[in-house]
Amino acid sequence: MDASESRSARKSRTRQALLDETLDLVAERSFASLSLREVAKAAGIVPTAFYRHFASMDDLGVTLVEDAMRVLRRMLRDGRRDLAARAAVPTAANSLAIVVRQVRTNEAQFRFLVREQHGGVSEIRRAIDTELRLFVKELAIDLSRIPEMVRWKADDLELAAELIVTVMLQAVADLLDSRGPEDDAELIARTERKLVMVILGMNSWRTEP
Amino acid sequence: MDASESRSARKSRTRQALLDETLDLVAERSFASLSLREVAKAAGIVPTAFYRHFASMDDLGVTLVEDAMRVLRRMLRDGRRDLAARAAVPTAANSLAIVVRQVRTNEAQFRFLVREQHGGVSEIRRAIDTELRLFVKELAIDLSRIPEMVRWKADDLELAAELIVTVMLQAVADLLDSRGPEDDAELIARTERKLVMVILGMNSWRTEP
DNA sequence: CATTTGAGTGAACAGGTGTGCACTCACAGT
DNA sequence: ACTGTGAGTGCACACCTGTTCACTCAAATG
Repeated sequence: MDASESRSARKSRTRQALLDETLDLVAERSFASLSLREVAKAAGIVPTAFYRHFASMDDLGVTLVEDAMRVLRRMLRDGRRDLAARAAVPTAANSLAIVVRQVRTNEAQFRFLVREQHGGVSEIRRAIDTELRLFVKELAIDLSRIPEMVRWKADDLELAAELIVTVMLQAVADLLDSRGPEDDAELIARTERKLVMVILGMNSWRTEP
Repeated sequence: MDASESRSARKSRTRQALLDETLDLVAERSFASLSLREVAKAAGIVPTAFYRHFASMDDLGVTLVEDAMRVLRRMLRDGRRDLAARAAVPTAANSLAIVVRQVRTNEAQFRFLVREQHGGVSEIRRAIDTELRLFVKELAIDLSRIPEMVRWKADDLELAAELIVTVMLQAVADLLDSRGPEDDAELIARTERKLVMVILGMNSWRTEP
């Protein structure tokens, strides 16, 4: 074996291998259908060595959620750079573009999130749900900075944010099983139009009981 | 054994038992994690007898999708009785009420649909996707009958239908892991407001390239 | 009444599963 | 240089998996 690596470096390397290989496997089947032996073999270690890194498959799953959510949050931070934007529509289109790019460079992670959002293990589901709610709240704050909706009530802002996140999430899911780039292009165009529709609705929204 | 049943009646009864027990099991875990032996035992038959009814678990899964979708379509047909409705908003609220009622009386089926829409087996995913697309098309036709949007282009109608279905689906998913009726009430209220937002957007939608 | 049909049985198979245990042996700390 | 640590090994266990095969035996068909 290669002795040019420190012990702890080697450890975190196989740990990462376990996570990566699991993501790869989850691309085609659900997390719940994976076996410990399977991911261990994929990572190039013997089944029992798995326990040196995770207490169980569920434990590994939760770690996977946390990692994926870190990506999601970084994405949101990137999107917030366009905070100075004036009009809502171009901002939305821009945000969608960012989402698309992030999905494409982190396919496995997003696929995992979409897969496990409603499926399988309840602990994982709860973790995703919590993070998503946080995501909505942050988007609501961003929306409040857009001149057109600066006087909206907080509750209405959150509602709009939920709506937008729902549309975006649907787009992510669709993106993940699109075949070919012309499929992508149409999907993006449709999503943009949907967002415009939503924004139009937001514009003519008059706060009434 | 009870001889008061015809042979084919008994057969379809155990077939239904297989489907029902599978739905019960799927309430807590994903379909992919179920084993043939497990559902066979739950249905009270020996594993090999399973094959008298389904060629495989995937086959059973697809049947489950079809059944659940029949429920969904019946729901749509019920909703279509209000086709004579004039304004879009009350119609939407009414439709939502119907959806809520259907979800409550067919929890297991809807839970299955939500779970497997993005999860697990690709054949099942495809089946759900196909049926959902059909659902959107029918809703688009319904929308075209609303006076306010009678002159819309088909493509725009479908877009609006997609948007509405997405919002409704999200509501179904939320409804399925809500705890308590006051949770439900708030959720329904929020969804209604979201639908109003979407409809407002549809109203001020001017068909431009 | 005699015969065919077919839902359900039970044993057997080859293989996969999680986990316990005793082990190696290269590295890290003294 | 001596020793302890700990990532990774290999074997073993008891159990669960899908599928095969030859079978029963009551209902349906003639």
